Amino acid sequence: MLKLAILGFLRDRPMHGYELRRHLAALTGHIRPLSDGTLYPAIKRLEADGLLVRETEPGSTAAPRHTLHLTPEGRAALLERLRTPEQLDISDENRWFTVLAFLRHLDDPAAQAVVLRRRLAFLEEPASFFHDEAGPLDAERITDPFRSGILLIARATSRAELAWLHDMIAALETQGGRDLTATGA
Amino acid sequence: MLKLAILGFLRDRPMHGYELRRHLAALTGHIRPLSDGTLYPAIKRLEADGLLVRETEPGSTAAPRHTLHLTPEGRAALLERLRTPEQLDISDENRWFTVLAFLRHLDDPAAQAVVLRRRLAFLEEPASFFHDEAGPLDAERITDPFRSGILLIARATSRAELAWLHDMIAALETQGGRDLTATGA
DNA sequence: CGACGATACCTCGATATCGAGGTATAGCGG
DNA sequence: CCGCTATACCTCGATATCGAGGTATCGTCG
Repeated sequence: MLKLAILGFLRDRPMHGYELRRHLAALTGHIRPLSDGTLYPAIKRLEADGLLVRETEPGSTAAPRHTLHLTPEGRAALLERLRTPEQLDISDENRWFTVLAFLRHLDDPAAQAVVLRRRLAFLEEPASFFHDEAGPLDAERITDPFRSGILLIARATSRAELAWLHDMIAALETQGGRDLTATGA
Repeated sequence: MLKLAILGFLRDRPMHGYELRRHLAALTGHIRPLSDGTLYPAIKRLEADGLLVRETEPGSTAAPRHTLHLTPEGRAALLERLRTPEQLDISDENRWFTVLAFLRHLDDPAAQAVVLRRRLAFLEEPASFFHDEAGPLDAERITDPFRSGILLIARATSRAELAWLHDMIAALETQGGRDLTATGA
């Protein structure tokens, strides 16, 4: 997920690690803060895999300041990841939001619609949040107010997302990606 | 989070690993599947910390079948974790739901309200999902339809959860925890 | 009675992340 | 010019998780 976010941000424009760090913090930092010890090794992994290169600019500001650029392989890896996300990217909301945040880079409305349809399919399958010996518990049989709260919140999210997904998929498939800003508002 | 969930389920009643696995799968498995290689080492860690003991029942069914029981230390650890969750348990929705799923074990409405208030405070602080060079971007300035979708969904969740939290906290603080099942429905 | 699936448990290597520490420089206020 | 903060990068040990593999038993269907 970190890998996806790094590739996604660098697709917009080259930047150095510290700037990347600020962008990542703005994306998911309030939910899950990111430490240096996670970011810099991740950058090194991507560099070792040939997905990005660093260009040292000595005279700019303080420290050596390596500006990070995506390679063609890096751009290809981003597109591939966006086109065929793993199941965890679909089911886990944090990861899914990261996919969504960069899905515009997948410059093909049909391919974007395919990804949204996968999320749609996941949300539409009956999710069993709790169960006892008799099997899954639906909301009505749950007496614990905290657990019924979970279901209440999960359903509200689900409703909002399903509505948005339906609109968005329709726009992508019929209009070919034009006039999209109006659908979500 | 796994630790919390294991302690929470064993608080209800003793069970063996495989049963625990099914309960965990029902709780968060559709979002994030749990592998054996995660569960059994986690059980061993809890056993090593003295939070649970296993009692081998040889004659029951197939394999040795260790029934897991919480120790008094385990019950204390669960209560402590529920009473003072770490910040990640508050901010990350997956973790927060796990806290909620077992918060009833914290058998004190005032303490439960304190935990809910922490989540309330987190949701009420202005979350900046994206930003550019000029600073955080509010929803109106975002042109990417996928990103505005993220904000749309996040706001719907937030609204539903805020409403529920306000009701629930009020019920816990004024009624002392009685008549709670009516508030969330 | 033999194959098969479900139950039940376990190990181990690879990987990702965390958190705490460190090293610099630039710029600014006092 | 001293201290402070922000910028910018890095290492390293500890830990948690994943995934793929293994072992054994029980019940049942044919």
